[in-house]
Amino acid sequence: MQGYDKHAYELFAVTVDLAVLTVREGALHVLLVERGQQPYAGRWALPGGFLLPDESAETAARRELAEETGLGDVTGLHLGQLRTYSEPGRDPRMRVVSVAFTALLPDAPEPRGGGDAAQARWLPYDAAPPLAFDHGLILADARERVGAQLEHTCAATAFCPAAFTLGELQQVYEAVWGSTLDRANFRRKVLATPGFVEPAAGAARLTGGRGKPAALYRAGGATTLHPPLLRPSREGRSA
Amino acid sequence: MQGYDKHAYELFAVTVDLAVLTVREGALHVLLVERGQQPYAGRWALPGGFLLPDESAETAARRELAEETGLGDVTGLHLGQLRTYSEPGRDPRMRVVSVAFTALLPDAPEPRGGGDAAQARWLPYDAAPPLAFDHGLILADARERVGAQLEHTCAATAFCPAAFTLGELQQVYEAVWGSTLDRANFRRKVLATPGFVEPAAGAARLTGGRGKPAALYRAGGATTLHPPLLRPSREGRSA
DNA sequence: CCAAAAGTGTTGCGCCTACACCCATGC
DNA sequence: GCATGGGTGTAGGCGCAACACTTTTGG
Repeated sequence: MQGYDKHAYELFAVTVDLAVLTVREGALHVLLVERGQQPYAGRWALPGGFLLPDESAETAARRELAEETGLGDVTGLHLGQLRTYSEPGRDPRMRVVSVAFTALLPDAPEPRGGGDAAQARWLPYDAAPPLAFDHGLILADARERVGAQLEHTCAATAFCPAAFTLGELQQVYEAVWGSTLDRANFRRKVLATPGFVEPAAGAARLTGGRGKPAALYRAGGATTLHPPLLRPSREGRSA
Repeated sequence: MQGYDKHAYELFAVTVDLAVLTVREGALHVLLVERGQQPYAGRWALPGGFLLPDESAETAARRELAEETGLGDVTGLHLGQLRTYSEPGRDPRMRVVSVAFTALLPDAPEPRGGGDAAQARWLPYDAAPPLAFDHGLILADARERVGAQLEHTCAATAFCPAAFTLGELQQVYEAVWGSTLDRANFRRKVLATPGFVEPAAGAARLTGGRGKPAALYRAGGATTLHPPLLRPSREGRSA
């Protein structure tokens, strides 16, 4: 970034793309929009849009999220930059550099399919159709990134409402990681990590209609987990 | 990214910035260039440059690295995207969106200060002067990211020559993390991780002039570390 | 012989896995 | 009572930190 010769560089369209995730009834869901125009008309895609002249990518991501879902200032919205996708040809019409974000939401209000999208909807991650552009790649990168975040940060609480049970928190981990966890060990890990969750006032709540009502917790002040909460081995043990 | 109205979006200059790191005599070093022109003339900055019309950010990063250091195709070059910096006003002249990368190199050939930079030089990370633009922030982010990568990936070998000793590999960890490690435990961890390092043919090598010659190793095929090699606690234990 | 660096052994603590077992509630 | 989900206890194992110790080289 040393040269400023006006003829030494090209200009690019810059967009943000959002992988908006939530957990609904124990399953990971992603917010998708159906495209109303070419290219990829009728195909599903990640929400997103063009960067405006005076906003950062983070600001644009929040604006687009509000525009496309009506969720302006959700408390506990967890927005994180994923990575930037810049391959030439990723958009057949023109050169577009896209900054992708992950966004984690508590249980999902139905989106109002605003803007130029035909409709917007929550779809189960595992039942997502092929996506337009390279959005399938972005979505897969997002799931992997969020899965890793759950190991080392308190991001899981971003999927939960203000007051939640430990069973609901465990469902978040299981939905994102796609594996089951031992309930007893999970609750010990969570409660042993200072600042992860704090007891919330209020009566216990029934979760499945049956069973013992569960105590309620709210997100604590910590952001990182020490020690980490590692997901079950992707493959065999080290030995 | 639904709308294609020609008037609905603005165009931006896009650059890549590189945090090029190496370990030299046990200390983390960063490649910096001295700016030859305004703004920030005379200040040090990260190498980088504008994205060309037909290349991805990754391609541009490799090209800039070759142009500014003469290191075209270093074997074992480890290039990774860091994040994108897009705040308005980060460049006083114009709106610039910059995709930042980390680059890890084995022991460092002196750079040829090419291009429009006054000079290019390796400087110790801890003795780096204040940098131009937001490059100080980018560099700090890069060090944190690389430190985290060492815990979970085999990236440390990217700092080492083709054949290296376990002592040299340990110096990489200590330089990046800024802490000392137990030699016995370190070698056990490394050797117990399949695919991290493999014995290399060839005689042992003396490292400090004295002492027992050390066996040589080369990088293995693995990319991720299971289990991770965690750095010493930033703070107290969980209990 | 001494210093320095590589390499090996060993012990103890802590975390974590894997269950087994009680508690409370709706049907 | 029984099914369902919340909450607690416990025994074994694996990993790891913190040493002590041996080996091999140069001076």
